[in-house]
Order: sequence, then structure tokens, then C-alpha cells
Amino acid sequence: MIVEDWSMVQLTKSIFSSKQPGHESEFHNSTPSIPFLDFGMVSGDQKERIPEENQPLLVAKKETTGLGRLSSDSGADSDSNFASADTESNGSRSKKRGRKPGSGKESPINHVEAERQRRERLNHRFYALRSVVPNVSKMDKASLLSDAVAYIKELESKIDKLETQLLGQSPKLKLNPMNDFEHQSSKSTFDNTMKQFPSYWPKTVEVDVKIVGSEAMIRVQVRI
Amino acid sequence: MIVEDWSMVQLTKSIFSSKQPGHESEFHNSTPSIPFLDFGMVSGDQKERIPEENQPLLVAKKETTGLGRLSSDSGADSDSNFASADTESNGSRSKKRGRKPGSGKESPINHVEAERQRRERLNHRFYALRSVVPNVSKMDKASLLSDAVAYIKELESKIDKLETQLLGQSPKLKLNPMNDFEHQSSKSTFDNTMKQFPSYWPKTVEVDVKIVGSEAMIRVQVRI
DNA sequence: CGGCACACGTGATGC
DNA sequence: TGCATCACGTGTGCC
Repeated sequence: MIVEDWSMVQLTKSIFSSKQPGHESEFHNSTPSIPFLDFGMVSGDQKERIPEENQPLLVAKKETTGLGRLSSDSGADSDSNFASADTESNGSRSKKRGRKPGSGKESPINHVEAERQRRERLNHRFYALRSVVPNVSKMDKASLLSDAVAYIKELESKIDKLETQLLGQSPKLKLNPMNDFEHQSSKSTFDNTMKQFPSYWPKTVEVDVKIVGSEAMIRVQVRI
Repeated sequence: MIVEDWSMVQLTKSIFSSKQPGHESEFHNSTPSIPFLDFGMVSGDQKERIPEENQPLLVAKKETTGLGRLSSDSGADSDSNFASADTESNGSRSKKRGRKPGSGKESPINHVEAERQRRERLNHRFYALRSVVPNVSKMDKASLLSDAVAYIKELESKIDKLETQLLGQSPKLKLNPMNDFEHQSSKSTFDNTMKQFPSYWPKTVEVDVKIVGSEAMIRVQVRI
């Protein structure tokens, strides 16, 4: 129930890399081959809201110095395996004549290509992040990041709460009991936690109390 | 064992929100109000290793279209910022001689400044993320992102496990338990009552808790 | 017209 | 030496 925005990530990726190598010349040759096919990005639980302009869904660039593309995804990370593999039959063209003024860089194009790939990869990571962080559907990258850390913290604190609650306060303590009475927190945190998961609200709670002298025995049985 | 980057995260957070770009008018009255204050990022359990080059540790640019830089360099490691000659602080120049070739762009500088801020902000978010995700100390941005999503998923699954484990039982009786949860009153009245009679405050309270399945046994012994 | 957010190419820098 | 990654300035589209 958490995932499956993957597909469109894939899509996006493939989309990005759809670009044919035009011959670049001094005059930018447009090359309008722009991907289309927009989709309402994130799915699932998020309240969909198409961002105004932030999202790179369907970018329509105009290629100032259009040149080929060839992509080569370096997955290398867990669980992210994009198919991609477009690898169009990259058409030769590597060194034209009429290179750039001044220094004859042997391959500026590798560089630009590499950088492009890097950027693309990074964007995919952004998508991935967007897909795991809830209720982030618009927002720009920066906000996405901060929301992500907020979410992480929330998760961590929730885990903390859960596990302290699971193996709760260690029994057998000797200390000034007033402190305990002051500790409203334990109860309220419990309540808050419970309120977050209505599905776990017990249907019944059965309590048995027996008091003998200074000792009290309390049996609690919870049915969900 | 999970925390302690909190402080700086908070810091970062505060940093983020501290921003209000004044209007750069023709004579922008400087207002370099840019947050800086860097801190040495990651701490704690990570194996200390200053990343090689990825981190923005102070760049020395060469001023292509020379225009002043205003602070805010976001160095990663502790102090060490050579301010250097920052060139003419607020020199009241923005549009003097027409320097730009051809088209006189009246304000490219706002743009470049804005972009710079954006970049900086984004980097701070990256720091923040780095501080919350464990065992990410080096890594480039991309890997950081993917690690972040991995971490989030891990947290989520852990939460899932915890809460199913917390109460993984089957239902039985009936009766709406919410009423019980709402009964904060019972505790507070008890407290109030007790506070009226300090002489009855117990010196020690011994509590024993045993949980078996859906049943909890609590033994309470009070010494006055 | 300005602000904002993005993607792009490019110089730099470390391996 | 290439090959990564980064930050920077710039062009562009959108409110």
C-alpha cells in the first residue's frame, strides 16, 4: 500500500531519454521531438494536485545545442532498477569539424552527456522520494526534501513510541511515586498513539482487580 | 541511539525559514540577509570521513562576469571561510556603464542571486536529510537520496511490524472502548485526591507487569 | 514586468 | 590521463 508509483517513474525516464541526435550547427536546429504523454503523476493515497510548474512532467525543452543522447543507467542502488535501456543505436557523430573556438577540447560532449545523465539520475531519485513521502504531491524539490526529513523524523518518533510502548516501562521500580503521578505524559502519549490507529482500538477491555493488604492485583484483558 | 543530529537539523530548519529577500531595486541596498552559519554536518556513529569533493566546501570562483558575491558560502566543515576581498560592499552599482554586450539586460543579477539562493537552500535541505539518514556520511547526492528512500521504507515496514506485533490478537466481546480511553478524568481525579492528603503519599510503589497474549497482569504494592 | 523554479551547458576539482 | 561530481551562470516557461 505504499508503493507503485514506480511505473510512471519508468515512464518518465524513458520519456526523458527520447531524443534523437540532430546535427548540431551554429544555428540551433530546434529538433522539436518532444515527449508528450503526460500523466497525473503520483497516485495512491496522495491527494492529487497537479503542481503548477515545478514538476518536470513533460518538459518541453528546446535544445540550444542539440546533440545526441545515449543514456546508460547506472542503477547501483537498492531496489531501483529502471528498465530504460533505450540505448538507441547511437549514431556515430562524435567529432565534427568546426569545433568550438579556441581550445580544441577533445570531448566536451562526453562531459555534457555525463552531466546530463547525472542530472537525470538525480531527478529519478527525486521521484522515488516523492513516491514514498506521503502527501507531497506538489511542492518543489526543496520542499520535498524538507518534507522528507520531517516524515523521517515522524516515523522515527513513532517507532520510538511504539517500541517503548511494546516493551513498556520496565517493571519494578523504586522511587518517589509522585514522579509517577506527574507523568501524565505516559498516558497521553499512549492515547495519542492509539488514536492514530483506530483499526486497533480494542472492542472490549476486561479488567479484574483484587486487593489484599497493601497489594493490588490487576488483570487486564484486551480484545480487538 | 537514533538521534542527536537533532540540534542541527533544527538549526537548519530555522535557517531555512529565515529569508526574506528585500526588493532589489535599482540600488539594492545590499541587504545580504542570507543565512549562513554552517555546522559540521554529520556526527555520531558515522565513520568520520570528510567526503572528497562532493561537499560544497568553499569554492573559489573566478568571476566571469564579475559581480560581487555576498556571503553565504555554505561551507561544510566548521569554520574556515576565507571571506577574501568581497569586492566593493554595497557599492551602489548595479547599472552603471552599460557593460553587457548587446541587449542591456537590466537585471540579470536578481536572477543570478535568486538562483544562488535557491541552490543554497536546496543544499541545506540536503544536509538536513543527511543528518537524519543513518550511515550516510559520504555518498553523493544521488546516493543520499536513494538511501533516504530506502531508509523511509525500512522505517515504515518496521512500524508496520511493530504495530501488528503490538496487538496481534483476535476479537471477542463487545462494548465500545473509546469511552474508556476518553476517561482521562479518572486519573486526574485520583491525582487531585491524593494531593490533598500528603500524609498518605506512599513512600514506595512497586509495580510488576506481566503480559501474556492479550492479557496483562499488573501487581501493585504500595508502602506508606 | 518580476518572481520563481527548473534544466542546461561549462569550468573546476579530485580521483 | 579520463571519469565523476559539483557549483555556477544563463535561458526559459509560468504565474
